[in-house]
Amino acid sequence: MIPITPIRLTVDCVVFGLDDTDLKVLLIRRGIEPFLGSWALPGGFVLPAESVEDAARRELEEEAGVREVFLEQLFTFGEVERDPRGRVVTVAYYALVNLHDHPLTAATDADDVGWFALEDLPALAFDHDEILRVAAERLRGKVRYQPIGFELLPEKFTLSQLQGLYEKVLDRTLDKRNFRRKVLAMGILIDLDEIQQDVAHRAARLYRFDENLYRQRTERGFNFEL
Amino acid sequence: MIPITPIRLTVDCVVFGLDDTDLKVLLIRRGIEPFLGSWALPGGFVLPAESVEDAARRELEEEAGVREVFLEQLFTFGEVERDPRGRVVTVAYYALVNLHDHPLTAATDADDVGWFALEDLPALAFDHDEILRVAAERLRGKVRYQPIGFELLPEKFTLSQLQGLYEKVLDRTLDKRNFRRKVLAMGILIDLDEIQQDVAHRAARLYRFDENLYRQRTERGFNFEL
DNA sequence: CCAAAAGTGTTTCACTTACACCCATGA
DNA sequence: TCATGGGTGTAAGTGAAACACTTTTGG
Repeated sequence: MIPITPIRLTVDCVVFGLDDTDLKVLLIRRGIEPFLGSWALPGGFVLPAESVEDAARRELEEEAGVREVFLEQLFTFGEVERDPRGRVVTVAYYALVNLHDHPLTAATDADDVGWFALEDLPALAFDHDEILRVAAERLRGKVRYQPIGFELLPEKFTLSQLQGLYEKVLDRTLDKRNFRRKVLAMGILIDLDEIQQDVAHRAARLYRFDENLYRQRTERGFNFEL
Repeated sequence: MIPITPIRLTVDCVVFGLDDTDLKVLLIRRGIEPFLGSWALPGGFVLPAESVEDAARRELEEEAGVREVFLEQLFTFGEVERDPRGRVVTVAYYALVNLHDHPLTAATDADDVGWFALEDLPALAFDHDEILRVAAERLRGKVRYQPIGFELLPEKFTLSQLQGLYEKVLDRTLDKRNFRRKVLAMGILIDLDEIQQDVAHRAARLYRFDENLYRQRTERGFNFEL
């Protein structure tokens, strides 16, 4: 006795990227009704034969050309009147990419995909503004106690870039010396003995986040926190 | 062009309760196939006209007699092969109740509902052991930085009860003097100037968590943490 | 030589931790 | 009077925060 539930299931993805000045989010311009022409989060219906997370990865690649990125479930939006087409429940995900690997800064096709600063967003389709708000909140909360911020940086980064990331996400300034001391004391970064190239000032050392070091430290009771 | 997705949507609830000795979880014995006779989390299909959270509350009341409790979305389980009946996606919730208000410690009907210590669980239907594992992890993580633990206690409680709650959830002992100093310093408890009744030793003072105080402190930059 | 960002130590203060005894009550 | 949990203070150590100048490099 299984009730026939005409509830349809979709996924939406909030893709965060970081450039030199801002935390940004990837939006696509809708090519179909409803909300044709509006900016929206990439997403779509879950197919019967794929897991919900696979659906999110598929849509991310199809609609935004983004693949193999950090992706985590955000929240499921299950209110009744979310979609003019009928009852739709949406499992939202958020992704973190670095804008240098995904430099679609202007767009891919015509005007179809774009990065927007969080403080300067266009009107969005459906309840995507709400989804985005929840995602930004999650990112701000989680970045402090899980080492996910590195996903927003290139593999090799300077401590200033890392600090800038935290300042942008948390929206406050941090003390340079305290920040560097604390991060290095964690023992989860590897000093690559390389320096930045092509900068018009003293070149900074490059570091890389080491997943194995992080796991080792964590098993011994270490807790990431910034 | 909406694809017909024969994906069915359910909710499951992990209800945590605390008694004098253990952190417990509420299970029901299934009365229908599949897994007839197995213990399982309360839950069921989402109806077209209700929100997903409303469905969780409805199932909680119908199947477990639990109402008006703390309820929060946990995670959506969207793998393909979760249910022998076909493609089912489940939005899981977790609830916190205090066992004195909900003293179905043995059962309600016959043998239908029961509280089980987390360390002594029966085999569960579907992937409910996985859902429960995720829920316990979430509770352990969240109880430290959000004042949700109070939901597991009666409205009036002693500091020892509060400490016991944290010791059970976090599974470690805490120093009595340090715990009391820290909790009281937060300024979110109200000393009721009452004492415990009917105890065979010195009666302890009773306190109550004050939501308004908590909000005020939080707005001024206070962060709950234990 | 100037601009721009990199890099570096010390002091102060608050918070955490460890620790042991007397008190009040009911049985 | 005894058993049981309630209630209390201090000292030492650790970590956070505040703070300014010199170095390196390219233009």
